[in-house]
Amino acid sequence: MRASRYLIATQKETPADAEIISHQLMLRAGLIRKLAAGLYTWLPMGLRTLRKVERIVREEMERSGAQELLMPAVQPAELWRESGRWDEYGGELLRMNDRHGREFCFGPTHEEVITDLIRNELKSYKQLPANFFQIQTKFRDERRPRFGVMRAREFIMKDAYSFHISAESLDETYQLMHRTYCAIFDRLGLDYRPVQADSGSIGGSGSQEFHVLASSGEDAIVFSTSSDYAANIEKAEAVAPAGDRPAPSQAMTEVATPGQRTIADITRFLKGDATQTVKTLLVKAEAAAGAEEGSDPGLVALVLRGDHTLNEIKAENLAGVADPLTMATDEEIQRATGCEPGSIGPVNLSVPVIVDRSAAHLADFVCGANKNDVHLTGVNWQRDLPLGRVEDLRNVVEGDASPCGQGTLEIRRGIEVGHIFKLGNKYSKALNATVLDENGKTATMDMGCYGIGVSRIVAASIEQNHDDRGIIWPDAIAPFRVAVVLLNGHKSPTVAEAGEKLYQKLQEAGYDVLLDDRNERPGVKFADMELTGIPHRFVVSDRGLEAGTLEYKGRRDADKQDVALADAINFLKSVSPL
RNA sequence: CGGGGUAUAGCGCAGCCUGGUAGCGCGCCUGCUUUGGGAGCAGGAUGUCGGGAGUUCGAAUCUCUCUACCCCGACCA
Repeated sequence: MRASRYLIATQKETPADAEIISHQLMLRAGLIRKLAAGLYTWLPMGLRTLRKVERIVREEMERSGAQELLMPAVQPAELWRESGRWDEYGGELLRMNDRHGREFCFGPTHEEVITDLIRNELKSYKQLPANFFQIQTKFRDERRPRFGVMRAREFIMKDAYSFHISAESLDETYQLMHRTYCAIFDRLGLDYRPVQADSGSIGGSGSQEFHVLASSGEDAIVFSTSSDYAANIEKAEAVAPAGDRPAPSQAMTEVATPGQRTIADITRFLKGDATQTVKTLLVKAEAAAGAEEGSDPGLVALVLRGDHTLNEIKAENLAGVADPLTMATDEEIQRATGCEPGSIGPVNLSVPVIVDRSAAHLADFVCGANKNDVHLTGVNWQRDLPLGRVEDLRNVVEGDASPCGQGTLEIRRGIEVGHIFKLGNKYSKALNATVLDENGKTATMDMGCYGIGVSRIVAASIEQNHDDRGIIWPDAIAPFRVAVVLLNGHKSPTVAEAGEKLYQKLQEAGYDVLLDDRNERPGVKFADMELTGIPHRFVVSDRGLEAGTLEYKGRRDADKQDVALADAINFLKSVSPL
């Protein structure tokens, strides 16, 4: 490609609305342009990288035996009604009507469509297992699109769906996909970790996310210091403190705490430690089975140690707690406890109480007295109040014991770029996707699904590979592998000719080459090649040609080096093998 | 969806408080010079000042309203 005929849409200044480095650099390097919130055009330079990511994903999926197909982005409402998700999915599902008023949605995912296809196409267990994938545009009407293509509303996803006659077969393919994802992210040159993920209301025995480690990541990832345990913080189990609960040593005492409402207030006021306090959160209870529509299911109290935070995923997964988690309003709290939030405590509380494992381990703790501006000190479980249901309710914190039994936990940030999931029969059952088994009996298939955020990977890679001059692409996904920069090419026929020859020969050798033949000053060209992240650069100049050399510099190199003109191809092959 | 903010040339911004018909830097176009790290000089083009309504002799500026976008909190590739 000749730079003089190519859209190099670089910008000197950082657009005001870009928050994180990858978003800023994608705009500055001319990879993307925004059309509207969460909607982006991929410019030629950006699209080249996106296509290279796609190609790697496609190659590895095919190597695993999966078959590529392509499903429509627009899907009929009836299918979504059949699975029950038309009503469940919520505002993220972009819905629309055609000219006849028929309802459709723009697909955020394709379980319904693939299951509908497969129930018609596959009839026998002999055709299983089978795995189908596509690389396609998805639409999710995000509440808050952010960070450019990192959290866009329209984005490119590789989604795959596997079908099985047994749980064992599903397990095999699930493990195969795990290995395939590792191969993909290895080839992409990403620093990533597979982590255990919440399997949520869908259930099933396995769900793992693949996270690219980056400080700008929106997810918190938990690691053990001395094993390979890793989990999304949503999922990471907070284990009970070791040993028995200490014996009571204080009498339970009421103290006046005027105006002291938060844990921080109380700790300061009583000159105590937040770890010796307890906070009580009131949330909506789960509607009982068969309860009248619209009847008030009441509240549940969640008790946590003062310095801990509630893990909402864990809480809403508990029986008896409303899903999604809903905090009680001030009026409901007033009605249930007779006091305002800030003075609630578990002693003599009229609603069911669920206690976190760490809170259950406390002795002589401080809590609200269910009277405004009054707290209790020296409170002890069993002696002063019953210790009923104990559950894991909190987010783990750095330094907690690892649930794997080895080491302690540390927390880092991650960008979710992949997710593999054992679906079981949720969709196959709802859509009646069956085959005949070896006994000639109808069997509902088991399913797995496996996603990769292709467009998100482009941004994630930049988060991990950049410096103050711009992007540093790994060879595998660089828009161009090598740049040939001509100095004064328009004035010096020698330079123009030598550059042209090198350009041809590099292409014949199989490299993606950008020939910078623009009539620009050297500084402009160098800055553009660095900003756009091209990993290898040759400079052709009169000065070098007189000595029979080119100058080479790798994007990460500190220094340039001279390479004999005749050796250029072999030299490049040695630093960047094809 | 709740809270906060912004909207002026392709990009980054000033002007608004105190009303008088729009400016700076970068970019873009022309010419000359320059050519190893985002050039210099000279000339030039580009704005329904987000939309609508109102106040006023007069609105980018004041008022109301709508819209879009951004940031902070509950969801996901």
